[in-house]
Amino acid sequence: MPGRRRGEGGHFRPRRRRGMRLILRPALLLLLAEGDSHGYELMDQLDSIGFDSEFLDSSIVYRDLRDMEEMGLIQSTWDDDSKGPKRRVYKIKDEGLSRLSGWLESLDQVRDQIEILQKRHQTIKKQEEKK
Amino acid sequence: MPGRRRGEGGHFRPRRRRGMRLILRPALLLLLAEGDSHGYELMDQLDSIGFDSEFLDSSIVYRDLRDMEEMGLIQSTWDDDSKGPKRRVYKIKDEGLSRLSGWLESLDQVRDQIEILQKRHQTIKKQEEKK
DNA sequence: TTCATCTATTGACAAATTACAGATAGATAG
DNA sequence: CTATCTATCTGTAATTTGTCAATAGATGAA
Repeated sequence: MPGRRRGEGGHFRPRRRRGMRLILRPALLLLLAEGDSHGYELMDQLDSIGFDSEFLDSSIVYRDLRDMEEMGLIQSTWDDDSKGPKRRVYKIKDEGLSRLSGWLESLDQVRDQIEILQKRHQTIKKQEEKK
Repeated sequence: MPGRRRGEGGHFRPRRRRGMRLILRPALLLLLAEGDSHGYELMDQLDSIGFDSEFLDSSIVYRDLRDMEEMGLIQSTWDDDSKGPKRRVYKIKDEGLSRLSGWLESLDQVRDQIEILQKRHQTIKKQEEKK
């Protein structure tokens, strides 16, 4: 079974969606909290969190990983035993775990805000129907 | 009752939070769908959607409003009858209403993603407790 | 009167983020 | 020996965002 085609190799250009970055870092951290992994694999694992990798450039994932390493949230080692080119395997640190909790808390507020918007939107639409 | 102090006038600098912009435009559109308003008033109305105006610079709100007007989603007129300096009052257009629906649909996906993250985070924490 | 404060909007600029387009390179199947 | 897949990294342009400050009418107090 061949892997799905990614944007960078194909001959068509999928439009990237903006605004997904808000949850990308928390998502990567969560995946690493579930188990060690490397960039390329994380790209695939991301669609279990609702990311369409068709719309996600790999350079963004790699850059976020390196950024988070610089922040001291995760740590990488090279894995040369595996077949194919060697991988930079990331492991989450304690600082990463607590940061993840923090990020998820603020995402909780975001979720609340979205719910408020949706409820009030429903109210407006009902009022429109009455007319 | 004096109005709350905003960031720009005070002698302390509140840290702005990143990432709130994802919902700012939808929030403004919703408020305008509920009724005509102007920038300064919208700043206040925003905290009914969970925005802390302490952390929100007014220039961002004004800029988003002008952007959305340029997109053809809303329309402004000057109101000079009111006391104080004249206001630019915004009214939502039909294009704005349909765009609002679209934005809320994609925010629905964001909400789902956040929920996935939170559930899986709970699972991890429970597993940690067992050990 | 003059000063401070509140209302209200706008503009310029720096800083940060994001998208996009490669470059590099090992491995494998045909 | 080449096409494809795995895997990572870099440069840069475009866009977005944050910050700061200017402008200006109105109001109330000293």
